[in-house]
Parts: sequence; C-alpha cells; structure tokens
Amino acid sequence: MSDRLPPLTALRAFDAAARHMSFARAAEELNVTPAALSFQIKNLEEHLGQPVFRRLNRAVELTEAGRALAPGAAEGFATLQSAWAAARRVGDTRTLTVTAGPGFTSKWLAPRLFLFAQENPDIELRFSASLRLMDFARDEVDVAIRFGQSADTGLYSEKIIEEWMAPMVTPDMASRIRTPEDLARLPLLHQDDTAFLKPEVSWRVWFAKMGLADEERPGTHFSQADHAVAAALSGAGALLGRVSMTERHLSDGTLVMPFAETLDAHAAYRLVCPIGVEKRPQVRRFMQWVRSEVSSIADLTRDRKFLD
Amino acid sequence: MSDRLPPLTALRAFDAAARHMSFARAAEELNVTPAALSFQIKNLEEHLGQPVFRRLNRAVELTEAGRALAPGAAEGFATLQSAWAAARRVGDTRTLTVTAGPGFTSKWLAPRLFLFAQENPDIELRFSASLRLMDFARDEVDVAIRFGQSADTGLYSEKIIEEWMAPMVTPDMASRIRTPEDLARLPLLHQDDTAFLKPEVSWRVWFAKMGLADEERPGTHFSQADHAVAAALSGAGALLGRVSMTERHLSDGTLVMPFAETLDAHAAYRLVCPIGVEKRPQVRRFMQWVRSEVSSIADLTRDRKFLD
DNA sequence: GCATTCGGTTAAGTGATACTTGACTGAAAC
DNA sequence: GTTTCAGTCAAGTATCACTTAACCGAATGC
Repeated sequence: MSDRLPPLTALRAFDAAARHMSFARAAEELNVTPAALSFQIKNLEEHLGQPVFRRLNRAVELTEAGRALAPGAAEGFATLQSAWAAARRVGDTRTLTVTAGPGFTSKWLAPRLFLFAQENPDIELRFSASLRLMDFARDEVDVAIRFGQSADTGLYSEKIIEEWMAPMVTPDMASRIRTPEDLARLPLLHQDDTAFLKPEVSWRVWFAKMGLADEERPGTHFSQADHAVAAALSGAGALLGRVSMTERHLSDGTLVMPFAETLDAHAAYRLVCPIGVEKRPQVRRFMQWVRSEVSSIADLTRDRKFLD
Repeated sequence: MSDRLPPLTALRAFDAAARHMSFARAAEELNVTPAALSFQIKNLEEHLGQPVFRRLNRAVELTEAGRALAPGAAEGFATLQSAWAAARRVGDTRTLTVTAGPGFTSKWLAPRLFLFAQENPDIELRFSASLRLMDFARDEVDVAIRFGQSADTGLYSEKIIEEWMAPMVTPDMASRIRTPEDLARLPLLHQDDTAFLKPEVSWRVWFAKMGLADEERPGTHFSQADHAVAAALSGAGALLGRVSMTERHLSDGTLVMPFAETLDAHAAYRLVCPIGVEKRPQVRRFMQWVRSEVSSIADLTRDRKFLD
C-alpha cells in the first residue's frame, strides 16, 4: 500500500475541483481543458483505490474519501502558496506591505504616507488596515505596527512612539477653561480602545491625579480612537486624547491642550516584523522614515508634565 | 510577476533538499538521481528569480529566500501527506488505529485486546498510547478514547464508561477492616490524575462523606493511575481506585472493595472520532466490542451506594 | 602529492505524463 | 425535441522530468 503522495498535479486538480465543486471551473482555474482535469481526477482515484467524487448527472459531489481529503488538500496548498509568496517577497525590493490598526492608519499613517511615497518613488507601498493581529506567514505582510505594553517574542520589534494622553479641546473651548473643574463640567469623550492598559488611563484617573474626586466620569464612549478624535474636533466635548492620534491636530491648532499635565500610557506603538525582515532595504527605509517622522513630533512633549 | 505556485515537483524537490540539507540525500528520498534534483532546484530558482541554496564546496546552505520558503513548504507537504493518509484510511476496512492514555491502555484496553483480535482477525488493530490529545488530521488516528467531564464539540463522541471511585485493598487487608476509621489508619494511595475533576474526588472527600474529619489525608501520590493500582496490588496501602482501571482486579479478587460506598467522578471515558468515521465498519465493530466488554463489568456496580 | 571520494553541475538523449482536440453520453432546460 | 451543460473517452502531441555519462572542485587518504 503506497501511502506516498500521489502525483501532485492530480492532487492539485482535485483541490481545485473540490473547492469549486465543478470540474469545468477547476479546469478553468488551472488553465487546462476539462478533459485533462477529468483525467487527473481519475488518476488520483486510481492511486487512492477508490473514487473521490460521485458523478451526478449535472454535478459532482465528494465521496467520503473526498471529504476526508479535501480540507487537508486545500490547507496544504494554501500553506505552500503563502510560503511561496513569502519567498518571492524576499529579494523583492520594490514592494512593502504594512499593516496597522484602523486608528493608527487613519490618524498617523495615512496623512503622512504620501510623504514616504514622494521620498521613495521606487517602493510600492501596500496597505492592510485591520484590527486583528496578522500572521506574517499567512497574511503576506512584511511589517506590522502594533500597540501594546510589551514586545512580542520571537519577532523583531522596535518601539516607535511612546504613547501618552492629555486633555484636548477645540481652541474655542480652551478659552473658557481655567481650572480642572471647568474641564470636568464639559461633556467628556472616552476612548475604550485604551481600556486594556494597566495602570489605567482615563478621565477618572486624570481628574483624580489633579486632586478632584476619584469617581467614574460620565460621557460618551467610543470604541475606536479616530471616532473620538473626530467628535472632539467637531467641538462635541473634551477628549483625553492619545498624542499619537492627535499630533496632526495639535500641530495645526485644531486641537489644543489646556493643561500641561499628562498621563503616561506605559504602552507604545511598535514596528514588528519577522526576524531578518528588518534588514531588507525597503523595510530599512520605511523604518528610517518612521523614525524621522516621529522625531518631528517630539517637540509637542516639550513642556508636558507627567502625573505619576 | 507570477505569484502562482511553481511546478510542484520542483517545490517538492526543494522541500526534500531543505529537510536533508543535501541534494544527494534528497534525491535518494525521492528515488531520482542527484542530477534530476539539481535540475529541479535550478528550475525552482528560475521561477523565483533568485537562488534558494548557496552552493558551497561540499555542502549547501539556504539563502534568505530559501529560509523563507522552507518551513512553509515542509508544513504544506506534511499537511498534504496527512490528508492523503486520512483519505486512504477511508475505505480501508482492514486497519483501525486507536489512541488512549497510558493508564486506560495498560489497565483496560491491553488486557482485552487479544479478545478483539480473536473475534476480528481481519482487522489489523494499531495502537498509540499517548497522554497528549491527538489531532485526528495530523496523527493518523481513527478513534481516540478520552477521559473527561464533557464531550468535545465537533466530534462524534460516545460515552463508554462512567467513572466512579471506591476504596480498594488486597483481600488480606480487607479482613482487618471493619470501619472507615480502620481504613483511615492504613497508608493511603492517592491518584493525582483525577485531581482536575470537579467536584473533587479524593480520600479527603470520601472520608468526609463517611462522617470523618474533612481534612487533607497524608499518603503516597501517583501521577499515573496504573502505578497507583500496582502499588495497591502489592499491598502498599488502600487505594481510592477508579473502577475502569481496576475492574479486572476486582473480578478476579486480587482487589476488593471493603465498603459499598462510592464516589461518582461525574466524568466518563468517551470514544471519540471525527464525525462520519463512526460509520466505518471496523470502527462500528470496535465500538460494539467495547460496549459488550463494558456491559460485562456492569455487575460490579450492583450493590454500590453513591455518596452524594 | 597524487589518487580517491564526495557533493554537486552540465548536456544530450529518452521516456513518461500531462495536455489538447474532437467526438460522445446522458440528463436537465427551454 | 432540440439545445445546453457537465463530464468522459480515445488518439495524438508536446512537454517535462528523469537518466546516463562526463565533469568540476574541494576535502580525504595512503
């Protein structure tokens, strides 16, 4: 009994046929004639010793053996596919695929990306904004930007922005604020995306450290940081904003910090990639560019005071 | 840029070469000449646009691209391999592969297996005793016997033995035991493999339910049930034994239960397999055999009393 | 120090195999 | 009742994977 793999072209044909549940469409995918595909399946069945498809009049359906084979075959070829894609990316100095969360993407990356594109016209930057953590092997991504309190092990990881938070309001609002008590009377905007941080960073903590009551503060809650920022920009209330998200608005004055007292998030954005990838030229250039962009926002931190 | 998979034979050649880190041995594995393999690798490199191996004088080493490709390639082919093996097992009514923990294997399965073999000479029973949970797809196992309090979802699961525990000693010892207090004075044997059960089953609980002090009982601890049983058989002390493990010894009188009071483990051995597999003829016959074996131990439970 | 062995490469020739073409089948659709 | 659809079969062909045999360079051995 040969438990050795059958001819791989036959397996591949089966995989395509099982995914499409149609020989004709499978043949199309593989750029062969239906006859060739039919022959391949037959060949596979000969190797297996039993049919994998039950031929119906106008359709095919998997036999039990086929059902046993199909998921593993699909997974196997998918694994090969992404391994191949990963190998192709090595030595490809033209493209760079970056992933980041939606907040960071919209408030930090996206507004600056055209600058990177200008400086590096030869690099084709691709983009994948997603909250879920990417699997570098599966998702064909070169570098990821992740927010968190500790570095991932087994990956290259470089801290790019230390996060801290400060009260922020529109300039108009700021003119009417003198004391923390003034602030507390405004509608407060809460970002729940920092809720997992320890120690906690929230309006409650900020006010407590400023000497006001240590109590839950009412207000509007946002699950995504950029929505909270948008609300603050429209004058909906006072935001305990993340500098990484609001640096642009603080620079151009559409948001201002009425107090110098800030909270350290004890967390940072990190640039993360599989070990070795950080040495590829386009990744190097991206990192350098990120570093220089970060250093230009450093001056915002000039006269802040940490509440600790 | 073709991100489509390269010729699969070439990928396969690369996989073998990367695993052996030698073209010659890879060629041997694939039953081809080194020349053919060399050509395949070259072909692959042409498709990739860069070398995957650096040729040294007497050896080869992976390039960065090779390192990116190798693990995924190995995983992919391994997946295909086990999917193929799974498909081959379907429709193979000759062999049956069973896995169970070491305790169940040595105390229940192994002593009876020759009976199954006698009744079913046409089935080749294979065996895999392991503590770790098997992955049906990966480990080429048809059915598993697992001990636990709840059934696994997504799998066919049939309760085969409800576990309960009772004090057990050698007949010699039993003659000197009249009251639970007598028992408590003996060296006590503890099995830690049931420590994860809730509610707890232990000497402490048994004695407490019999009206003695609810306190930790000293004694010897065993991580594996069969070792504790062996100790009890040699007269080392009193065991709060699992009936599933000791049925044989209770039947032939080498162990006896000095009290009728027992503890329900609220757990059971289950026969587990991927859905659909339970319909295969040799699996059916194995299950039927297990059921009939189980029913023959039912009479042990005749005059037990549950402490609840 | 010269021959040997080892591991890989190259080139030419060969055989298997994967594919195409074109005719065919049987059932469903119009 | 013709048309269409999905898959099959048979014959011929092109491709490709493989073998054979000669070759290369470096380590090994006497």
